[in-house]
Amino acid sequence: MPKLPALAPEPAYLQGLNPPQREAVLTTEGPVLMLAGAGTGKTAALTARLAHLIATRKAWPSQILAVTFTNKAAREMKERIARISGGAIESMPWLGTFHSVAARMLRAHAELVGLQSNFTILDTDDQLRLLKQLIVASNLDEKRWPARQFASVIDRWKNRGWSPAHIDAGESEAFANGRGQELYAAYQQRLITLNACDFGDLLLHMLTIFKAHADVLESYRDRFRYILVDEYQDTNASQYEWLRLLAEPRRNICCVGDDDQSIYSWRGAEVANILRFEVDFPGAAIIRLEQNYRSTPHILGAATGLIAHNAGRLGKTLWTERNDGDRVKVIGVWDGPEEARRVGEEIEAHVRRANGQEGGTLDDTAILVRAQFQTREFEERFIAIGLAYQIVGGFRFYERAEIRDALAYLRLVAQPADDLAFDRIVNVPKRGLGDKAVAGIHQFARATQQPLLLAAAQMLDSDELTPQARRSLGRFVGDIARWRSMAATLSHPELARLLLDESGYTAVLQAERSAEAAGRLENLAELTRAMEEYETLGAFLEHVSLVMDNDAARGEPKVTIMTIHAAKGLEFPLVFLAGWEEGVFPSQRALDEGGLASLEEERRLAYVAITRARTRATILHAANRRIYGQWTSSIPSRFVAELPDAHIDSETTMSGGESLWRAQWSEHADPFAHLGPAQAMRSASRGPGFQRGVLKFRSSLAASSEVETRTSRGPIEARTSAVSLGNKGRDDLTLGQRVFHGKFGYGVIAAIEGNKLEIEFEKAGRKRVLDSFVSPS
DNA sequence: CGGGACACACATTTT
DNA sequence: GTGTGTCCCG
Repeated sequence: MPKLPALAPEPAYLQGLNPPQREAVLTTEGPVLMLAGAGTGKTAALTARLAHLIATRKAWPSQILAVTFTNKAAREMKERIARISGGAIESMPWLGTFHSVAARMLRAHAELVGLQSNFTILDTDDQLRLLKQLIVASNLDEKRWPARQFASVIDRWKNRGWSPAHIDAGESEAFANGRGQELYAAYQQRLITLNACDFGDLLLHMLTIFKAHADVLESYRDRFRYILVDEYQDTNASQYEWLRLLAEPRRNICCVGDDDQSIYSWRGAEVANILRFEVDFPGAAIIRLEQNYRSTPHILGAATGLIAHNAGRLGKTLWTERNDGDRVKVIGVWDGPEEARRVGEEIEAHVRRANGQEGGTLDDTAILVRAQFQTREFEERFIAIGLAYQIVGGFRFYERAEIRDALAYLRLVAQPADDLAFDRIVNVPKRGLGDKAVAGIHQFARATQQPLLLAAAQMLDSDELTPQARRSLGRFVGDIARWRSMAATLSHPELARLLLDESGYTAVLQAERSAEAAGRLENLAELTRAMEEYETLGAFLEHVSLVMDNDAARGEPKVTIMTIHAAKGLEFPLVFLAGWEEGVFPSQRALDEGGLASLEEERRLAYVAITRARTRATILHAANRRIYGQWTSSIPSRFVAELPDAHIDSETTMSGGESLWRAQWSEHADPFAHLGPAQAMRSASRGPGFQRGVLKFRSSLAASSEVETRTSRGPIEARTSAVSLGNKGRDDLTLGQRVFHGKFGYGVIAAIEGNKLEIEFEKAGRKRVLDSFVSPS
């Protein structure tokens, strides 16, 4: 059959695209900057572009690098591309978040920065504990120099692409009176010994490698014919540098972004990256997507009117062909509980309405809040009225204590050098290994420069620990060794189940018999179920450290409650925007610090929030709210006053109405009038409280020491594994030498066996001790 | 020595 | 309200 190009139907992926979208798809060569407003079909254009590149054989799927910020976005793009290509494109190996792509690269070249390819990716919790250890070890007051603060300093440095060598004296002042650089270097060193890295390292290490190893960079440049970047306004300096390095020399890089949706500057994102695109990539094609397909004119009008109060925008004019829908509703209520009650009623009404018509369910609705603590009020109310809900973000599945404990077991089995995992679970469930015993293991490990688990194994043959500590430590070490050997034959979900069982972890929870414990058991079951989807334990652990979201909880329809940050990129027919009060939104912190820039970021956040709505948006503000357990009154957010009258309907359940505060704000109607926090009308209160909403689990499990593990256990394996790893004895000790031991005092060496000594102590009698605990006297 | 009970400061947004 | 640190008891 002869091909007749003129008659060939337009490829499916171009159908339904408007002219600028087509341009974005078809302009394949050279740099492209796509300015895409909210709801303008950016993802459709992006996926079509991918499909086009592949369909026209310009590149194989494996030759395209496509990076997004969130896993949600990556997942969506994967799904859409599978759909659009009718399943022809099964996988795009290099489509993912910056972090997952960088992790994948780093695993291939880990040795170039001193890591092994099975390195662990630390989560925030591990990172903080590690930093704290370092701070304490440096004789700093951990109260005065909190690990949290140092973590954010390091994060900032890494976001800029600065390794310890880049930190000058001035920057070093950022922590601990100028010791920042020194501590940063120590932290990096420690990470290497742990065979671990943090989030920022994934990119930073790759930058280091790209700069020091031209051949590696060259191979990636060669591979990636085309590069796509989503949410470009959120890139930080190090991501930007990474992209620039990879984009040369072809410069087939297409960046999609919206300066009005830049809400991550606190995480190092630099909107300036958008503005300087044309400078760094001269001749770039600039394509604007301005037709909005998502929202009604009123919703769009409200959002556009609000964001117009920001200065320094690239400027876009969103428009829509729709002409339906209600105005944005603004509801003033008396207090937080009423806000929750009111939202609940509106949702119930929506469901009732929807029952008659087509579609509408709880899944249509979302409640967006500024900060996690706001979710609590809604939770309480929804539990009371029996409305199904889910809280996204905030409490991530993988951050729950029992999940982290289980993962620590798995990590330790997978990687015996994972000291942080060891620390976490050595006494969980309680097995009588308290601070003293753990401190002893640490000391020995440090002295002999080996991982805690191996150090612990060697200590079993010494008199360093009390007999019962030694017994339970032996059991623990033996268990780990045994599980490690079983890992070869068992599937990893089976391994996980076995390990939770034999460690006594499940038994402790079962014995507790509380609703909370039952929930944890369920979470653990869910964990092992989730593991089934991964080929290897390593793949699963990678998923956990990078993806961290729990999409297993689908099923019956429910309202979604989440932060605005988490809602970015999503859309819902019905959206409730709660807590639009000064001090909550904009947040007190933004008002106190950061001046105009952070106020504008809050406003962009408000813009993102409104533009999530397809058909109906409802904004709420309460006159009173309980914050830190204290009732405080507040005035509506300035953002409410900034919404154009023509697009909103106001309603208040309070007497006096809104006229009063609206008049107050009107003097600030000029977008440039409210410079600086001084004029900000504050509520009489401090800022909002920030406790995290739901179920915070304590990692300590109920004491039930009578719970016994019923396993055939053997410290034998442990001993073997320790010995097999080899250990050089000290050469400064000889038979008959007089030595000093911290615990037993003075004595004479009676026998030497590897690193174990038998010493006849003057006071304590004959003991077997480890050589690292004695010094020549 | 280990663990439980109390007092205390503290607290956005996240890959 | 929550996680952390310290004190005291078994």
